[in-house]
Amino acid sequence: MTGGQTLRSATEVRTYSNDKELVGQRRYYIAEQAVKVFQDKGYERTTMRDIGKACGMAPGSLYHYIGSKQDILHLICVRFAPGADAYRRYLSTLGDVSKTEQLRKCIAYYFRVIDSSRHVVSFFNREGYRLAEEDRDYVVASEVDRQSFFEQILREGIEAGEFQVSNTALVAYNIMIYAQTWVLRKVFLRNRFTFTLEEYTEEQTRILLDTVAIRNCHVDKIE
Amino acid sequence: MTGGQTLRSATEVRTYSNDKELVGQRRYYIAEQAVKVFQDKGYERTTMRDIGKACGMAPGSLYHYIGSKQDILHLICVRFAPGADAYRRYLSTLGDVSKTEQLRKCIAYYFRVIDSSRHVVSFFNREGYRLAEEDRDYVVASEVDRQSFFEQILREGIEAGEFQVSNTALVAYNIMIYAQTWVLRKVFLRNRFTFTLEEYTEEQTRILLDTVAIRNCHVDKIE
Amino acid sequence: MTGGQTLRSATEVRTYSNDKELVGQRRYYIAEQAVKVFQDKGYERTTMRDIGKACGMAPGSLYHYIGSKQDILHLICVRFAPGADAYRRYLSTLGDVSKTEQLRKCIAYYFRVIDSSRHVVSFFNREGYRLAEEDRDYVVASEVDRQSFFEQILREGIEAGEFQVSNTALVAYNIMIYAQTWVLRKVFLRNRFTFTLEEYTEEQTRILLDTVAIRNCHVDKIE
Amino acid sequence: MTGGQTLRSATEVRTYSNDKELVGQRRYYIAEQAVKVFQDKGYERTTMRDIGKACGMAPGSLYHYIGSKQDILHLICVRFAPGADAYRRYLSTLGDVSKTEQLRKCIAYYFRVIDSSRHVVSFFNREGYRLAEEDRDYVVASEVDRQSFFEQILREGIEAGEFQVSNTALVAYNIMIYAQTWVLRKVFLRNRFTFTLEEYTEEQTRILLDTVAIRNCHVDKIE
DNA sequence: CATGAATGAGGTTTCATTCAT
DNA sequence: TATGAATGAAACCTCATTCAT
Repeated sequence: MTGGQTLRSATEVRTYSNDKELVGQRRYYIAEQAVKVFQDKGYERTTMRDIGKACGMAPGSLYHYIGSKQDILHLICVRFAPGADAYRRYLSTLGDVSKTEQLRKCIAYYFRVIDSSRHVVSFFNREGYRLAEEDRDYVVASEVDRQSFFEQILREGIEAGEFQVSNTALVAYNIMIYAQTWVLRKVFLRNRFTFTLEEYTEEQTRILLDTVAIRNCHVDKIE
Repeated sequence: MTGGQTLRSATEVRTYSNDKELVGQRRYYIAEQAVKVFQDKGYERTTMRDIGKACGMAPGSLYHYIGSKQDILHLICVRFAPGADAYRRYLSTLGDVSKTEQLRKCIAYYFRVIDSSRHVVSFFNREGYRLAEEDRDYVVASEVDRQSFFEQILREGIEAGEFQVSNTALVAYNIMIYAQTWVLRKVFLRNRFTFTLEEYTEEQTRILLDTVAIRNCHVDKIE
Repeated sequence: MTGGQTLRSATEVRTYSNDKELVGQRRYYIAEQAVKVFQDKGYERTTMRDIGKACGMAPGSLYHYIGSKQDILHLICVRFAPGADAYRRYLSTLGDVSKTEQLRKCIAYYFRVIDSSRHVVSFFNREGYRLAEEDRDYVVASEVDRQSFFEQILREGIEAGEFQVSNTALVAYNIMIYAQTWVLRKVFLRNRFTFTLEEYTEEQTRILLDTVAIRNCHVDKIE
Repeated sequence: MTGGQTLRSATEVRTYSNDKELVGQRRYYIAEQAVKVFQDKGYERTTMRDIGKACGMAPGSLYHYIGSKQDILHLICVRFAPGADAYRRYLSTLGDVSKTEQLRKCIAYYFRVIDSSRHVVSFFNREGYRLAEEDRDYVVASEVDRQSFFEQILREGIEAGEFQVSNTALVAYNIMIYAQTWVLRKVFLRNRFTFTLEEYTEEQTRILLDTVAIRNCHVDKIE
């Protein structure tokens, strides 16, 4: 997937209800609540009764909007595996700043967004392996899209003479995993993980910018 | 936890058998097979029958060696969440080389070990949240131990004048997550993840060493 | 039950509506549609939603005309388990013909009617066992009435010296089951049941008339 | 299917158990008990708990021997839809008697067998429509086999100069439906169906033999 | 009167665990 | 010790019925 284009919409799930508007809203709501409940108990241990309770509905009522428990996985993928569109929009608001500044700001923004969607990150990390082939492809495509967003900034920085990067894909990958593992390790290590988001963002950004910065060192040393 | 000391042994599981030796072997074997089977279907979807089949035993026979299905999680933690002892032994074989070389070698070794225990990495990533408090603490301690192993090298490098690191914990953390995400993303992204282990190791090591290298740049520039 | 009298009307079902005329029409309509839908999926597997769809109504609307799903069984019995009145009317139109001709014509007419109400025959065959005692009695009475209709013709034929029948009940019974099994086996055997209705009617009528015909054989032989 | 050859065995159902011997016995037993329970409540209304109770087993235990509730239908077909082999064996024990006597005896035997398997007859009549295509084919084949058994006797009777039959298939069909409807109407009409099996057999046999008997009547009349 | 969203009882099925052999 | 048949609790899911709109 090349950056910027909209991700294909996934297939619809079977429902009993006919009111498209209502069904759409409820599906979104169910996916939203379910992904939170999955956080605590995982997909298998979470019962439809649990999900119903989280949604304020009787278990049977869920089936007006979804076809099966498995379909909830699908809904979550469609709703919560966004590509890089939001980041591209954010980038366009930054105005006329250096590529270094663009990268710094986008990283910070990305870290904040990921941090605020802990449930989703945990969910995909844990349950990703049980997704249907099609849903997995969708999620992978959304990740690849976000990765390519950061690569694009890196390449533009190289062209602008600001960056020096031997492997843009790997650096973009590192940005992604810094964000992802922030969530995962915060969840897993709990109080043994002592960074605040701001500290973590600042330190990792410093390391990243070091990595991509032009080095005059050797030239200087010669002098 | 400070590096070097042995991790506390976890509590024993209840068994029917009296032959301690045999029971110990079988437990290890069951944990070993189970963690492989969990890879495909996850903990919940894996039945005791599945595990029995993987072990060449009848499902009832498993209960001579384990107390419950949940106990298998415990066994896996005890068996497969090693601290840094193996790495310390490896380090001691390297002889008289620079700290930079030590770090480079230990990273490569660490990446190889992690790569060869994909099942275990996937398992802890996916099922970690369902561990008993005690087991989770054990696993966390083993990770902290390994992290402190790398921190130790970094600190020694700083003392030796080879490294310049503002946040040793974070750099050690990065080494750990580079290794961990190598496995996770290889599993999740499949053929869209195109690095070989050697390429990945080399590139990430270069970035890491850049990060910790002494910079004369700024000083020189001032001149 | 002796032939000719009207079958007792079954008890009314509870409804919400007050417009007796409309309610009566709708009830008939619902029974008519339902019996068709039951053909495919049987009573239990047919949902109120299915029946509603077949009637062009929302499932909730059905309950303005019926009291429960079970009531539909009752309605079908009342509407579609007719006695022999229609056959008596038909018989009265035949004019002045021999009893043999009356029997032949009535059998053909009966077979045609039964053939055109396959759904109903299949329904009673399959679901008869689950009818309420009262409804079952009603259906049985309607069958007995039809059987007695044919018996009446046979007895008249005997009195007229045209027939010689040792067991009128059994011959009448055979006429009934020839018609009924025509439908049932056509449905069950499908393309392995190769008779057309006309062939089947002709052949079975021949056998029946053989059975009831006066035999002069022995007398002739004496000559 | 031509007479005499063994009906193909239907596909096996999935089971948890490995003991072929035990599984075979239990399957037979379950089918046998289930078909009785279906008699009262029909397939859909019969719960697995009901079937388990009838078998003296817990509901879960049934699934060691069957794959699903639907599979019970399959088992019943395989176990209780016999071809004509038993009748052919019976015929071979009759010794040297006329074809008329053979037919009479076989009809009586057939009626007795059918009468003693009421449950099965009712079952196939009621639930036949929901059988899998393959199972339905199997049952139909068994019926066709039995029909062809009677046709064979009729044809041999014609060759022997004992019978005169215009449509052997239809006469054989009538024998079958006389037997089948004996059960069905006894169940449905209950106390309004007043024949005993012996009366019913005798009367229907008389009618059948009349139908197939050589008629000298017309020849005599010509004289 | 008509609708269809909501309910929740009850069905089939799975599977960890036990225990007689 | 090893087995695997048996258990029964609990899961997902369906659908007759109700009732606010």
